Parts: sequence; structure tokens; C-alpha cells
Amino acid sequence: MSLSIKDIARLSGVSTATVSRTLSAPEKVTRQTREQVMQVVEEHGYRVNSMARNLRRQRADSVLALVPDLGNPFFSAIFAGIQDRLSQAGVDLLVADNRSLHPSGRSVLSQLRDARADGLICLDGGFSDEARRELAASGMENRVVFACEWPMAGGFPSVRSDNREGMRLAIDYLAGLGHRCIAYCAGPAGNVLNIERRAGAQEALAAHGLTLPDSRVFEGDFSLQAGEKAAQVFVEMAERPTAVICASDQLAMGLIHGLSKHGIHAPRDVSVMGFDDIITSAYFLPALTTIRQNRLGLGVEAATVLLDLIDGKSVPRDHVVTLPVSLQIRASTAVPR
Amino acid sequence: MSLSIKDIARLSGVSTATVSRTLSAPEKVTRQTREQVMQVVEEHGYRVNSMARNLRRQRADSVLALVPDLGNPFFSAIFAGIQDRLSQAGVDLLVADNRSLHPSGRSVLSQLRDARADGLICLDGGFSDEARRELAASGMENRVVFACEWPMAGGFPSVRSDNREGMRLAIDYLAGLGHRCIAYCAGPAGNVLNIERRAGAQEALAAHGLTLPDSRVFEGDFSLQAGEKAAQVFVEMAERPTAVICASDQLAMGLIHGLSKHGIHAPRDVSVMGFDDIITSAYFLPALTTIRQNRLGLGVEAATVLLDLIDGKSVPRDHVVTLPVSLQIRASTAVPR
DNA sequence: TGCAGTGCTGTAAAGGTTTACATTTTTTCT
DNA sequence: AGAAAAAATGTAAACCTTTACAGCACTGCA
Repeated sequence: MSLSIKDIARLSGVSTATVSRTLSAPEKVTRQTREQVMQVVEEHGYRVNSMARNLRRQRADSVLALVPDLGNPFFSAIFAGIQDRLSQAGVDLLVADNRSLHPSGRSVLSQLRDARADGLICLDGGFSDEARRELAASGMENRVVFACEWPMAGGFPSVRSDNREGMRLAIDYLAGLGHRCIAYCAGPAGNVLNIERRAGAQEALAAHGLTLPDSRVFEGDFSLQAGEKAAQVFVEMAERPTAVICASDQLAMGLIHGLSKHGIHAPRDVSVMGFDDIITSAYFLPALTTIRQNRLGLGVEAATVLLDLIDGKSVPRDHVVTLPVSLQIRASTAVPR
Repeated sequence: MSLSIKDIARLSGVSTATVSRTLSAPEKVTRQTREQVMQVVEEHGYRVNSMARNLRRQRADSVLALVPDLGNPFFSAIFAGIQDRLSQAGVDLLVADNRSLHPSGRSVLSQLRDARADGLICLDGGFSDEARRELAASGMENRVVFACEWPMAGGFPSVRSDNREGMRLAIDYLAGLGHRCIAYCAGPAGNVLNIERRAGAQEALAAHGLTLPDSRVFEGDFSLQAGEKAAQVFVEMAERPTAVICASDQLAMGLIHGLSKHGIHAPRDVSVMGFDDIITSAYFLPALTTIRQNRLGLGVEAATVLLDLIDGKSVPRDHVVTLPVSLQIRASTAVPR
């Protein structure tokens, strides 16, 4: 149905090699030949068949982004960043959900092995040993970069926000407002971001002579629901904190929502801060004071590192790109009563 | 570096054809041969090279999802639905942003032509004539399905929510509450969803003997910012509506946020409804009364139709799958004062 | 025993490129 | 003008599978 390079060669009276060169290295071909070939190409709307090209070049011209949950809107900005960068390089973006298996029962990671993707951007720090083995078996361990999250054990380049610094900004700000009794509304226990942020908060509190006892940590995950549950714990506390710093904006929103049901309002009764600066934060009521992560930038940087890796540029095994975060002061925080 | 089917054939003492059959049609091979081959396969961790397979089979085993803006979190649930369905069929999901061009300057649609994808799920109803031509040139017009949005001119199968019915539910509910003066906060002027929803609202209002004069329509787009701008218009109205139905949840949130700056609060002073039921709606303050779209379902159905199309099953050119919507009554609406 | 039918397996031809190497043409230099 | 160097082009192999077709070894049947 569709024309092949052979047809174009025949039609323009040159060899397939010349057609190929005209298309991918025009400078290697006489101007005259080039024009001759290009005319036929355009006339017939010829496009190289990328499957054949990829087979020959041993390159898929696409990379895989693996997320813990495709349905989580948090990732969309990161995808946008990845795609921005990749499209400049003519590379496609394949996305997959870490939970979904191929019908064969094999993990999505096997796609790398199948030569479907040239590399992997992993947005899920919860990286099982099995996944690591599979990666090793694929000979692709050196074409992986983690974005946003990263595996605790290390061993891969990673692009991340400066989570500790973010918490320092948050705590400094709250402490500056006069808060002395600050709680932490936590993300998932094993999650590296949660661990990092909690540690950051603790460090920053210590710098102000304050502490973060376990009793002032609300365990949960990053979700709205967990925030709402935390509200329940909050109201039952003997000595209520005057401020809560949350591990995510969704937690903060859930918390504020939950507290309001008990007649406790932010920032009047308690200051609440989020982390992430997701799109709705600025429009929440009260608008959320939060730490802004550059999610687009995370995507762009991760893609950049991966493209380098694919190009064979050497990137240290534990290379870390850390992106700055910033404090967004809005309406959910105030001086303590 | 990595083993090919030839190596496996040699190592297990059979021909490449037999290895291929063992892997893709095991029933065509003796049990003994099968075991013999599989042992070698597993021992060496052999995986077929999908580029070679795809070249030979003339199939990419992947589909492209095209969105107007990858960064818009609205789409994530749809992606999740698409991927769920595709992964069952062993098909990969490629995503692309309609705005981004390949370095060659060609539109992403040319990927179809390049044989990189077997079909297209388009989430962007704003389908230019040029895009349509490019699609026609690729011989892929019959492997396209629209999800969520669809092109006004028709001509492609489409999966969508029952937008009119959604507006009927909304208006019936507001009218039942006693509202007589209802405004519409609009999405982008040319957008098919906006047009459909506005028409739906108008119809439903008429059924209650009410009207929607242009003066009571706030023009905008689907964004939070547009909602906030609408608030400005609202406060300057001579006769203020008692309720506003918005074309999206983000509009509703922006509107409520904007109004609150003028001391106008939902639902006390005005009832505000959204459309979509995005993830944060239930946790907004006030929790948003809205029309729920089954975004995951949209993705699943769209993928299903596309897979049928790819399998060569006949799907009428203008086949439409309409998914039901539902009314979510929450806290942003009340009887008029 | 001969023959048709059945079930496995092997051979080799696609599938559409890219590219190393060989060959031809053009340019440059003396 | 002629040789050497450089540039353009052509030939054919390689990339790794799948699959049509042919061949072979059986089985069952007359």
C-alpha cells in the first residue's frame, strides 16, 4: 500500500542508499540529486518506516515513563516536561502504570528488554528487588533515571526537588510567625519523599530549638482522604499544635476540609501548609501556603539526563540533579492565636 | 550482545521457525520440542525483539493518545483507563501533546504514518483541517477514535459523556431548589463540550420556563483563572443570579474563590455547581456540587473501540458511545435566599 | 503394500531500512 | 594533460523476526 524506499529510488533513478542519505544526511548528496529525490518524496508523500529504521539502527527512538499510578494528576506536569524535552530530540514518550502487567504476566519493565524503549524514566521510588533484577537482566541498568522519587538503595541517576530545603523554608516561615508547636502530617511510611521531608522538618525544627515527637506526626499517605483522617486525630489531641506542615498539598486540603467539619478553621485556629503547589492550591479556600516544586522542570531535567545516557555520554551512577523549591505564602497560615 | 532467535535455534537444535512457533503458537509444536526450546529460552533469558517482529508483522503494537495539553491533570484518569484496557491487549500507550512538533516540524500525527502507532485516540476536539488531511494521507482515518471531546464536523467514532443529560440533571436540581435566575459560566467559545453543555443547560432551563440570556453567560475557558475573572463580572451585575452552573469544576472553584474576595460566599449568597467531578472537588471548601463524568470509563471505552478498529472489526464511521453522568450533591449549592 | 491424510519441522523469502565498502565521478594540483 | 585526492553514488549485507511452502515421518485405511 504505502511506498517504500525502493519505490522512491526507482522513481527518482537513484539507489536506495542515495535516497536514504538524502533523507537523513542531505549534505552527503549533490544538490541536484537531492532535489530530484525530494521532489519524488514529496510528490508521493513518502515517509520512512520507523520500524524498519529502528530495527536497523538498533534504537527505538522512544523512552518509557513508569508511574505508580497513571490516574494520579500529580504526574501530568512531569509528563509535560518530559515530553517537551523528548520531542525536541524526536523521541517518543511511552507511559505505563507500574501496577499493570502485560498479558503474559511479565512486568512492564520487560519492554526495555524487548527493545521497545531506549530507556526508562521511573517516577516510582518503590523499586522492588525483582524490578532491579529484571532491569539488570535487560542490560539497561545504565539507561534509567529516576524523577521526583528515587530508590532508597541508590544506584541510579536521579532528578529531584530539594525536599529538605523545602521543609526548612516551611519551618522557618512558621517559626518566624511564632509557631512553637508544629505537627507533621505524613505521607506513606516507606516513601522516600516522606522520609526526606520529615527529616528535613525535624532538622529545621531543631535549628529553632523545637522538636517533632512522634505524637505530633499524623501517619498516612499523600491523599486527600489521609488528610481528612488526620483531622480526626488532630481534634482528639490534648495539646493541639498551632500549625501543621503536610507532606503534600492534597493532605493539607483533606486536613483543612476535615478540620472544618469540627469547626476548626485555617488559618484562624490552626495554620496549615502543604507541599507541591498543585494546580488547585492557589484557588483553594483558604488559598494554600505551600512549597512549590517545579514539576515541569523535573520532567525536563530527567529527560535531559536520560537522553545523555542514551547517547552514551557518561553520567555518574549516582548523579543527582536537585531542583530548587520556593515558598508560596498564601492564606492558610497566620500567626498563632 | 543480546541473543537472537538464531542463537536459540542453534542452542536447542531446531530451526528458527520452530523457535518462533514455540513462542507464539506453542500448540503447533511437539511437547518435547517445546520443552527443549523453552528450556534454552529461559536459561538465556531470551526475549523476541519487538522491532523485528513488528517490522515483519506490520504492526506497531502501540497506540497514540493525543492531548491538547499533557500538563492538564484532567486527562490523567482518562489515560489510566486507556492504559488499563490496552495493557490487557499487550498494546503500548504513546502520549503526545498536540502542540509539540517533531524536530522536523511535522505534526505528531505523522507518527501514524511512520508506522510507529497502529491507531490514535484523540482527546482534542479542536481538530484542524490540516490534521484531518494529514490523517487521510496516512491511510489511518479509520483507526482513530475521539474521547471526551470530538470534532464538530464528525466523521470519526467517538466516546463521550452525556453532557446534555448532565446539564439537565444540574438544572433540574437547581430549579428544584427554587432557583429561577441561573447563570452559565462558559468554557472556550469554540469548544464542543462547552457548546454542548451550554445547549443542554438552555434546553433544560426552557423545560422549566426559564431562559439563559447572553447577559447571564460568563465567557471564558475551563481554567481556574477564567472562573476568577467571571467573579468580577458577577459582582458588577445589576441583577445577580442566585445560582451559577459552570462548564467545569475548575471554573467553579475559581469562581467561588474569586467571589469570596468580594465577600460573596457559596452557597450562602449564591449556589455554584461544577462539571467533571475532578479529584479535589469533594474536598474543596465548600465541597463542590457537580456532575460526575466517568473519566476512567471514557478511557477504557475509547481504547476498546480503537482496538476493535485495529482488529479490523467494522465500526460505523460515526459510532458514538455515550457514557452516563451523575449528580453529586455536596455543599456548594443551597436554596436561594 | 500402497496411498491419503495428518502433524511437525525446516528452508528461505519477505518486511524496509541503514551503512561499510567498492566503484565511479568530479575536483584539485602540478 | 595526467595523477592524486575528494566527493558522490551504488551494491549488498545486516538488523531479527514471521510465515508460506515444501518435505518428511507418521497413522489409518483399503
